[in-house]
Amino acid sequence: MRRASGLPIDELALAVASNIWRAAQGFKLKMEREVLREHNLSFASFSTLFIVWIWGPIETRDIAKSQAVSKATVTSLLITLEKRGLVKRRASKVDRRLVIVKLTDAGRTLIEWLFPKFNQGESEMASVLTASEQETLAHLLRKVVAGVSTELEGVNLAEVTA
Amino acid sequence: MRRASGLPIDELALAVASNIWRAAQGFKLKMEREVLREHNLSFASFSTLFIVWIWGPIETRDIAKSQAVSKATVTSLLITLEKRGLVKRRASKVDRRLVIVKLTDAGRTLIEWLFPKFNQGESEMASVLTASEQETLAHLLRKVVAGVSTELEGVNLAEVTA
DNA sequence: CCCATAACGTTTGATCTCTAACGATCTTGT
DNA sequence: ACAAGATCGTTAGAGATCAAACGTTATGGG
Repeated sequence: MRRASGLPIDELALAVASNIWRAAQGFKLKMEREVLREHNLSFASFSTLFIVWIWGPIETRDIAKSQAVSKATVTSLLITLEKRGLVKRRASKVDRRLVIVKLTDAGRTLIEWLFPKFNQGESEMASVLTASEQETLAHLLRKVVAGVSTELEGVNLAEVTA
Repeated sequence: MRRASGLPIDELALAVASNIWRAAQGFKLKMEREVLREHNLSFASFSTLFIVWIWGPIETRDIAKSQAVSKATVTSLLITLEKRGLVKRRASKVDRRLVIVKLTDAGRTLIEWLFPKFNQGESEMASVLTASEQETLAHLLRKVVAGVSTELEGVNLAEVTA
């Protein structure tokens, strides 16, 4: 590590970043293995299904924004979910560029069955911390998220400097 | 959200989990756009290069463990990196099942150039928190990581219950 | 010595993910 | 009214990712 040129390294920031990444990967793997695998569902598919469940009929672009992924990714996920009969898409009548996404009955049944188990997994992960520590962690992470959240396909203000 | 059956939902754990995920995705995107893109390097490729840099000649399986990804993923990443002349692989002579990975000169030059810029990005991300908050965040995340870390391809002890 | 078992890295096939380019549709300035 | 520009979802192409199956190489028990 200290081969890293003569420049001073922000080791604390490095620790923060790498632990955020490790925690996220560990969480994803835990959920895919303990909850999602038996239903042949990926983490991304589950997340999409969850969003459509919570936000009712929703446009593709809003799914993308809420998940911070590209519209192309959402299209791909929706194709997969639609093939499995969990969601359905239809063109909006007021603006024919838009695609409206809804759950099918099968999709609703699945997410209602799955979500409590998923939340149980989240609960297990968090249970290594006290409630107070969990509050603190969520609070600190929210600040980090606010800092790194950029519009995925919009122009980043920092780039207009040139 | 509260359509979620009658069962009690652990909303605090949900907040912790979703903010971990959001922070990780935001961090990855920030780094890919602000640091890695101009060198045509993905986050995963950079991480692999970094590991090989820090840990000197290293076996494929140890790269996989240190990154918490499957061996198959590492193989794929190494093929990409080798095509670009950044790493080289050779079979071990003491155990011919093993593959030893080293940086090429080009790989070393690149990572030594890139890492300070990467760390600068990490530093920016963390700068929304005080040093003390960063310590706290890293500490709490380490506890979470310890809880969710499972051997990627080993038998999970929790599964041997049956 | 063997044969069974285990461990390694790779391949295969599927899904997820991105950027870039595209066609269709809507909005706006003149 | 209409051309120019913006926005929408999709497609194309490349890479990342996993589980499962495989071939190769070590290791251990009889």
